[in-house]
Amino acid sequence: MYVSAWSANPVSTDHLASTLCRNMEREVATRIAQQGVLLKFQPDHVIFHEGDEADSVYEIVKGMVKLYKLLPDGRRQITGFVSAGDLMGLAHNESFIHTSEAVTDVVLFRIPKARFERFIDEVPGLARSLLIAAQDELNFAHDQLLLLGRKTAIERISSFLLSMAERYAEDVDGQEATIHVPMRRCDIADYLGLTIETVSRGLSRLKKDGVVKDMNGGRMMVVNQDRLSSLSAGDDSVDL
Amino acid sequence: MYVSAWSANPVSTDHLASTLCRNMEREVATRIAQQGVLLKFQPDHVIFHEGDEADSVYEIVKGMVKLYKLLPDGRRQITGFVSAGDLMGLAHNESFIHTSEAVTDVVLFRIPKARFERFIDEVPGLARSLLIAAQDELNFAHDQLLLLGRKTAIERISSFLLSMAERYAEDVDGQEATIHVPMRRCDIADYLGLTIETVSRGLSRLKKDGVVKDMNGGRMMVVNQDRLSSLSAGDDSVDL
DNA sequence: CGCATATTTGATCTACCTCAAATTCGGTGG
DNA sequence: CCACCGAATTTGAGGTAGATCAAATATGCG
Repeated sequence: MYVSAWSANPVSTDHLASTLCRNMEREVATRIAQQGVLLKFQPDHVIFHEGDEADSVYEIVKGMVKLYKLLPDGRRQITGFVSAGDLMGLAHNESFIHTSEAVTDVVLFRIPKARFERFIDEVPGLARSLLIAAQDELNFAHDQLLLLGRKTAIERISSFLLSMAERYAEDVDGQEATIHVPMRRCDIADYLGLTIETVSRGLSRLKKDGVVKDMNGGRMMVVNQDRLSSLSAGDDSVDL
Repeated sequence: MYVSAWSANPVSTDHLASTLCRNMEREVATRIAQQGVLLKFQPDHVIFHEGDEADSVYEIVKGMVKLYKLLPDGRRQITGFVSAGDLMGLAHNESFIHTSEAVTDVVLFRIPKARFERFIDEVPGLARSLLIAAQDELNFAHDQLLLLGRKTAIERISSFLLSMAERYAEDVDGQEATIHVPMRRCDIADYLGLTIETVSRGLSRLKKDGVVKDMNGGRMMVVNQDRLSSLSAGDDSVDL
């Protein structure tokens, strides 16, 4: 079905139903698709390293990818999780400013940056769409600044679950929503500026208080959204 | 010289020598300038509130502005300081997601968002320029996520001084640079996710260790950049 | 079923916060 | 030019949220 990693076969355009291409004619989408390749990665595999030459742009077709930055002593900050329809590597830097690693099994569409940039100039409205996408990302990053700078551990964990519910809810029924949380505690911790122990304690607390429930298959949960929402803004509180 | 706040007189285009307009023909810059007005604000005056209808785009002409978000109980996170050439309010949201407040005396250029968006569609390359600017902002925000999520107090303060030196150095001489730090401790603290006391202790420590010097006029400093750089990445350390 | 890895739970420690008081700074008027 | 005042900053002392260290489960895979 999918071309294996780093092969160069032409691919279908099915995956281009993303934010990026929403307003794009099928003909253009096809042209873009013909310039790139599909790649597959397994969990924990590095897609690119901070500092690598940034000569490609990637679109996530399937699965989830984490982006992170490291300090010299190994402290890590995950700056975001991206999934189907999101782009990586578009910034005009010479080299990547993040490391990118697969969280789940992942399929990516990769295109040389120079070619993609040509499309930006040629396709009417593409630059504008990318601008809107970048502004949305910026808004999200600013919310995360508030979270990291000023929220308590339980507020961060609640905010995280809430945003996962907004982005990845599989089944919503009023207050309840079944969500998929494919990343490890360690990733959640490095995303929220906490330790795995604090994340674990926070989640245990939320379970005990009936705000979330751990579903069978290890990676599914049920949520009481209103409570989560007030916890995430500090309007409500529980002790760890 | 400058038109006072909220008057609607046509203005000169002198201030449009910004990032935004770098690649723009003078004729276009003039057309844009004719669609907006100049405004003046004094320190601590609010330019717009989070939640206000976002019907204008602003360009900073002179001075410094802070952007912040609040939690319901008053905790504050400053997401950025902007200055000459920077834009505010461009995101396509219905309402502002930040509050904006003058740090110094400020002159702004204000233009109705609808008009500015028309220029984005009409002026070739403008969307692209704005995209690059947004991506730069995003990179900066991601660095700030690392700072807030994983850096210690002294690393945050060193990083802050270093970035001020990079952006606002008035006089650079090898390791030394005179910089202008117009914001209060309270603003620095809310930008770095610390308290004013911790910021003050950190700065005192850096002074005692000869990394920075407090210059006469309250708001100027001299810096040892290499030391600051290694402190900011955690390669080096001092106690508070 | 058993091992390797992830998660949870417990006990203690510490970087930074909070509360409080002393000092410095910037502006104002004599 | 200098004394005064309110606000900002600095400094000190003690408390605490979350980190760290350590051990006990749980989970998933061969």
